[in-house]
Amino acid sequence: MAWLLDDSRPIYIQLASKIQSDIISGVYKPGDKLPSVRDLAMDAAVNPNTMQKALTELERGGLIYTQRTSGRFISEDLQKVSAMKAALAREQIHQFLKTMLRLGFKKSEILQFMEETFEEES
Amino acid sequence: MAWLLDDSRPIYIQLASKIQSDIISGVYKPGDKLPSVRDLAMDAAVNPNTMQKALTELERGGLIYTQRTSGRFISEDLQKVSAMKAALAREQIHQFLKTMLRLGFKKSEILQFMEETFEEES
DNA sequence: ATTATTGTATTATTATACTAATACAATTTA
DNA sequence: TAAATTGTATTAGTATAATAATACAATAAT
Repeated sequence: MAWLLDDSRPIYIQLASKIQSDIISGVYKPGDKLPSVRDLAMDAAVNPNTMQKALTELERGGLIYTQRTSGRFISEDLQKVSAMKAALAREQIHQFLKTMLRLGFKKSEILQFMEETFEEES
Repeated sequence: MAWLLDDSRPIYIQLASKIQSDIISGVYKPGDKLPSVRDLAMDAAVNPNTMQKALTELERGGLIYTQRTSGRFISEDLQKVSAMKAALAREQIHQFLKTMLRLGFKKSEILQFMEETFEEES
């Protein structure tokens, strides 16, 4: 899948977010070896240092771990992956609701709006 | 309401977004005069130049207009305000769904998750 | 008429993000 | 054993965001 970078946020944050999504959605499986920093950087068309920063950032969450000279690997901990997925979903919903309520929508309106959007796209 | 600034995005973007929300949610009414750049800056605890940049940014959307020496005012165009509200809502929903789908959730799961969240908080 | 208020412009400084080129250390691979 | 691969570190340069201190022009208010 494309990297789809924009200038709204730091590149390394977007890179980390993209890889994180790929882990959570199963593009990368537990135990898989990630491509090297250089390969990922080439694929995303960014400087290796920027990709390095993204991976360091991502590693803080524990979804990947590093073996100094053989590469980076996806955590084998299935529960960790699913827990991260749930946590990100909660965060997304929270932020979405917060913004919509700030704009003056009521909960019932938000739910109705969501259902309408689903009907339109199905 | 507090300004609640963080360092995730440029300050001037957050300021513009906050004022925009206040216009859309009715904190500022059509025709109202906004506080001066200096007063807003003091209230938000930012440099006047930063607030100036935020207001210039916000003005591009047409929700406010400037009268060179008397101040800035909220547009009297009610339709413009409601159209902006709807546009922002669509954008929020779009981004939310996009992220959730990228994480691997199905539409039915998202809707269920939303409804559960509503029940928890009511 | 004078003063105050308003948006705007100018210039400088600092911090951060990002790019870039390169080198190093440790292990894996051939 | 020798070469390749890997993550990591170092140093430098550029662009943007934000702060800061002023100044200016035009109008409103007194």
